[in-house]
Amino acid sequence: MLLAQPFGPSVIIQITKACKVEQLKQAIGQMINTTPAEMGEFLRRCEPQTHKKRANLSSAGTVPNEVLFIEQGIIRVCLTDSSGVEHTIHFALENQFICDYSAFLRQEKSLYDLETLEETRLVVIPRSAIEWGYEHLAEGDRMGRSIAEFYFIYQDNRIKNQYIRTPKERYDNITDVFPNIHNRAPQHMIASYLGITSVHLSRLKKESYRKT
Amino acid sequence: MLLAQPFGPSVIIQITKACKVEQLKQAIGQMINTTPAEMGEFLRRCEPQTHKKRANLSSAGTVPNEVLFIEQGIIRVCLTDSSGVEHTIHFALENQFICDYSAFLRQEKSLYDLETLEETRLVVIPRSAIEWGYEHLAEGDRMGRSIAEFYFIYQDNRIKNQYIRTPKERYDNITDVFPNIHNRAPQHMIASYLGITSVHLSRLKKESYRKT
DNA sequence: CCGCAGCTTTGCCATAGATCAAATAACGAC
DNA sequence: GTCGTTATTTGATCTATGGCAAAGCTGCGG
Repeated sequence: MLLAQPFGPSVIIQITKACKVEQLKQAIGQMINTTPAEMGEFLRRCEPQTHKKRANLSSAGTVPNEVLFIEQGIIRVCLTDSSGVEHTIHFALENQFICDYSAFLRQEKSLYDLETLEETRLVVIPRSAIEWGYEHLAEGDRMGRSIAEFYFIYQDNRIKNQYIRTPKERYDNITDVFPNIHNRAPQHMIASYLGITSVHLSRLKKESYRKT
Repeated sequence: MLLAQPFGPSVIIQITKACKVEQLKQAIGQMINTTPAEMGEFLRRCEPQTHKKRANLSSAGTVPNEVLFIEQGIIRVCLTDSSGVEHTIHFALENQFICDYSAFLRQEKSLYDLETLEETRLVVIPRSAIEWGYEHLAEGDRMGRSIAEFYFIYQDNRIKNQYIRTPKERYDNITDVFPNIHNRAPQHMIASYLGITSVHLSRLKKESYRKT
């Protein structure tokens, strides 16, 4: 139906490209108002990619120069401590943006590794596209603000939970934040996210069904 | 020296007002470019206040409709759990913005209490001023983005530390984030911020100087 | 300067969670 | 399907931290 409109050839090309990143387009459309030209120009600077399961997308020690938008799949963010233990810090799901945003903003080396847990279709948004957006999209900064605010709220919630909930309570409510995570991530990663060992989580679960 | 410029009477009034909130003005000036008119209009919508030590600035259960900017003093943010225990979630220092920003954005009831630990001079920035800023400051959204990004980085850092550092290590480095906090907040609040009891912190400190 | 209220320290014991090790169980590559 | 790898469960300790209680400290209001 998009093609029903009287566009010239160059616009057609843009649309073809945009269709590949339909979900990102919608996500942006929900945050801000753009003209079709703006949207096309922005999306043209992004690149859709598909990665297989357990693929490494970004490694600690490198400066992140792109933000990823997940169309289908799941990515885990993980941090390795000085003893070599990996801590799963975050899971990123469909229609979410992900990267070490802190390092991205500061243009410093990331401490995080990003890795797919399933075959994942995503859109790479390079720093240049983001900078272009801030300069040329009428509401570019507003979009950046929305995204930063969204993740601020998420983090605030995490921090709150850390103070007032036990690991067990956090486990029981994890699907509020990561729906269906139990079928998409192995237990030891979930345990790690919760800040406990997989051994301990196993015991917590056991206690739980013993009581019921 | 500001007054040396050839301003008319109405501008003088704005400047007089602005002088009361000189620090906020500078903070904004460091984030974005504004015309003097914009800046004056914005600051005119803000109100400087002074509160004495241990004053309650905002209570859990109310919808926050203002952001505070601290010119001089210190505020602690605290969260009361279902057993009535108070957890100190955050300290806000000079030249920082503070409020339950998550609740502010969502326009929901806050879970946090805000209270001064010293006599505190601050500027109240009402929601209406912020909305005005997003509509009328050329770089309003950019400022909002900067602020959200700044606190995102702060939170990211906290979360990281929670995974890879022990409470003791976090204690030893707390002045990185809150310089001079040892002279400004009682130990039990610091312990609470770190997620341990004041009793335990006392023992950690003891161990520490026993080893040296 | 006194006295009380709120901190901080200390001691003793309880508990949550970690670590190590071994036994199963589930999963993926061929 | 089989085999090797990787997860999960279970058991036996060990450690960090919490809870309670009492004993010093400290600082502020009269």
